[in-house]
Amino acid sequence: MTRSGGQETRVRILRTAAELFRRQGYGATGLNQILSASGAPKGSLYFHFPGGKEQLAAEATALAGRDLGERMAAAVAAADGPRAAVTALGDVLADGLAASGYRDGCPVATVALEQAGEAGPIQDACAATYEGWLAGLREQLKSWGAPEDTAAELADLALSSVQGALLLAQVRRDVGVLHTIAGQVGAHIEARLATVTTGGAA
Amino acid sequence: MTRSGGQETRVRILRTAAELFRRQGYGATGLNQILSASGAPKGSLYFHFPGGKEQLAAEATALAGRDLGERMAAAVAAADGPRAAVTALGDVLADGLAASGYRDGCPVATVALEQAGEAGPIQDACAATYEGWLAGLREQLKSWGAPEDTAAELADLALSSVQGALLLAQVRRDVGVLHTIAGQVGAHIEARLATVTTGGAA
DNA sequence: AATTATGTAGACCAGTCGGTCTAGAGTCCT
DNA sequence: AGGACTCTAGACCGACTGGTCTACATAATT
Repeated sequence: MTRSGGQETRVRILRTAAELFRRQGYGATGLNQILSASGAPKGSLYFHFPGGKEQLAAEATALAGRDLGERMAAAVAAADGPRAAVTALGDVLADGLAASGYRDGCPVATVALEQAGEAGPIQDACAATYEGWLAGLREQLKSWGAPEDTAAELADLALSSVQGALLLAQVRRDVGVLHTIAGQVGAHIEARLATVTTGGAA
Repeated sequence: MTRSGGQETRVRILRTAAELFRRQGYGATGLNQILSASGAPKGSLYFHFPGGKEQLAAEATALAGRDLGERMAAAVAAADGPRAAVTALGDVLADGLAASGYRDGCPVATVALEQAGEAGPIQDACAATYEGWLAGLREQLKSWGAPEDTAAELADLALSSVQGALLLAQVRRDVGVLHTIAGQVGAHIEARLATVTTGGAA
């Protein structure tokens, strides 16, 4: 490739930044660390991200969120029902966590918590990422017969519980929780879905 | 009081630090900010916490965790069953979150995620805090008839789901999730406990 | 060939970081 | 009274922070 050398650098910076932000958070990660880890000079960073650290974090978080979101969506889509779906969700997260030596948890949570107080592009990117994940889950649940508002409740439940279990697994350095929680929540969702699709409330 | 003026300063620093770490994380919170917010000079900080920022964060996180833990334990103990207990748990967190303008989420999670990669006193304090909360939950569940390992599973489920919902609520700036998740998980736990105490599996 | 856009490269800046150090105020013991 | 101990007070340090700026290489356009 002759042209587009620049975009490669841009993406390399983005991926490096995403990894570091995910592992250390926004405040604890310095621009110089990102630069030396990605091999890019400072000039390139500010050429590609004139908005500085904030823009970089917002884009990096969004990118990492999209990546993981796709992997989760694929795992869920391949499942034959809610129970298998939630279990698969837990597996994706557990595998990534264990494979990274318990360093790679949720690519959004660390930054999201730090930024929860402030308003700004980073917070927006975090909120949008979660919303995207939830939208995917809701669609799946609806395809399995869940009505609109039930799907929303159950998607929230699935994401919340798996997200919390991921946090606990990371702190404990043991992925066990992720599997047991996913199993329980999957069973609960399947049971509730069965009720709704056969007999059904309002 | 004539003496013990020193311990007051120590605690004031600790509480200020806990609040800032909780809202901004470890890396993003500077010693100078803690100092100016608490009104203490730097000399006092290093007299009371010779281990520096790390020791301060470990103690502050432990203290804040103990405080919230006590409030959660009281709410759970006042409940007449698992369902009411988990709902009360969600209420405690939702109230604190909303009352602080969505700034005060979990006093442990923000720091825990930043430090998940490293080993050290901070990580230890976070792990110990969660473990303490879980121990309390397990005892309650056992008092309602749950066998040892079921209690452990259900305590993990309750904490994980509520913790995840808290994160989601904070990002969304809406405590709704906390209530719906707590309701669903409480119902699930109550149902499973009823099964175990009457008929029972292995 | 000259010009313009795209990007790389890193020196440089003021400000802040966590941490150390010395000076001294206040209190207690002897 | 005098010394010891506890704790406050903040000046000071080197290292590092995010951010700006100029110089330059390369490649497409004219």
